[in-house]
Amino acid sequence: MSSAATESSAPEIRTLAERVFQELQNAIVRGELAPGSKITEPGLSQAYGISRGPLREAMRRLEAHRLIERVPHVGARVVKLSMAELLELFDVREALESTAARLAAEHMTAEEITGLRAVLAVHESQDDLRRGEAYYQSEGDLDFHYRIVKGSHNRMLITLLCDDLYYLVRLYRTQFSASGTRPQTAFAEHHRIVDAIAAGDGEQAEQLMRRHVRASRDNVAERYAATLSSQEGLTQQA
Amino acid sequence: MSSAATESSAPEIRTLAERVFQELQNAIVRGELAPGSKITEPGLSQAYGISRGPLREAMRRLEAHRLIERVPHVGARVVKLSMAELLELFDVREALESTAARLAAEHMTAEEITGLRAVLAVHESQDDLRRGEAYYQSEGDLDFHYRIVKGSHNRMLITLLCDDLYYLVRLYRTQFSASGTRPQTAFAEHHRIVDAIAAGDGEQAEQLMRRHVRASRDNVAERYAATLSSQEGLTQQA
DNA sequence: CTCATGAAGATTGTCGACAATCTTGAGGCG
DNA sequence: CGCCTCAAGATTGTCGACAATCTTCATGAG
Repeated sequence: MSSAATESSAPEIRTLAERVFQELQNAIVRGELAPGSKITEPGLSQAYGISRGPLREAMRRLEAHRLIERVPHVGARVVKLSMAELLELFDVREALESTAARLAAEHMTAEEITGLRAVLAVHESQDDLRRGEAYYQSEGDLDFHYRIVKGSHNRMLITLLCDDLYYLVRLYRTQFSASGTRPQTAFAEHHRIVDAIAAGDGEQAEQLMRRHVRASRDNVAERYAATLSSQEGLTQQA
Repeated sequence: MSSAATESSAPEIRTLAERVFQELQNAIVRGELAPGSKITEPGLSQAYGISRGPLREAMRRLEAHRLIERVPHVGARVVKLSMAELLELFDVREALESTAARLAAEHMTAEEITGLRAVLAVHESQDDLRRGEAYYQSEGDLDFHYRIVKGSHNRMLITLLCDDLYYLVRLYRTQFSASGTRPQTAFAEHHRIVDAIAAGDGEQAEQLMRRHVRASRDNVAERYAATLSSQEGLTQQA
């Protein structure tokens, strides 16, 4: 009877393991579970009020998504991204997202391009309001990249980026408390990428996205180097 | 006491789930488990003489590696790659492996380059012997790509390609019975890629690898189109 | 004859308990 | 005093059984 407004791609929660997996995933990404902290099966099964069976299944999936690290007969820990691993993540993103942008330019529908432009418009208005401290753009930035990846119409690419890597990106943003960086610059880059996609110019879209991700990578690396040099004397503290 | 000759990067099988996972993985990749065939937990747990607990864990890992597809409350099936998905896989490989080649040119050690050249020499001698029917190059070809990916020294990239995608590549080779294609051409391309890496020319290595993978993709697509057109009349057979 | 209905069977999801392994801390030896 | 040994505790790995869900197939109405 009730025309249940089911969202387009809702995986639906039909099992306890699925529900706990999503809750744990959110908890980790939000930083509610400290990076590097140990995860114990009895503890979590009691905390969530379920048996160890479904919990182990959820943990297996978290491991597959690289959000926790497990050692047989020892235990599991929330992943703790090092700066080296973060830069690795950027290299992978650069490779995959630039390809996604090229494919998006070739396969995106008119409706999808309209939606993409709408996301950009929302960002613009928000950024007008709170320019400078546009850390809220974090989620919006991911939304922008999400839509382009979806627009590639390459299921394997979509799964890799949206289901795996982007959760790591969000985790990094909480771990390194990476507040919004260079919002205006990123904006201009986003605009040009959309224009290339709308024009159907795959080559240009690919190159622009590659530069965009690489610039973000360089920015992170630079900020990190600055943080390191400002903490120079602290290593002596025993 | 006994100096057990443990191999360098052997994950060691410390648990039943790990062992069954590897056996199932091999069985699927070799085609011993027919693509699309249903996998039932009681059946497999009895076949391997283990309980359903470890088996479910192994199946979860197979699902994460995209070797089986599961539906809650319904069951699991061995993945059956469609041609569209295979082409998607090639797009992802092109993106990741071209990046891996660039990073390999920047980070590979002298020893690694020597080993890479050795692999190429082995191929050459084998291909001299059995030129034309060099389907055995399949494994060797993957070995070549393996070493370049490892040479990137990017752990995330290595995991993605070696632990996930390459098993799918092998699965495709059994499913489509893709015998060796264009061995001589691929050879020349491999040589040039190694030369670029040895020269430390990341840009060129990236571009050569991109063309190499794309040529392989086009070759597969072409052969498939030929297969399709030769089977044209068969669809009428009801 | 086709399609809806429902019961029987099988399969997946979940649970609690036991066994194997690892970690931690105390105690003794060099 | 430092290091090794080993026992206690805790945690992970494995198992078998029960409950929930899906599939299948027979049955009957239209």
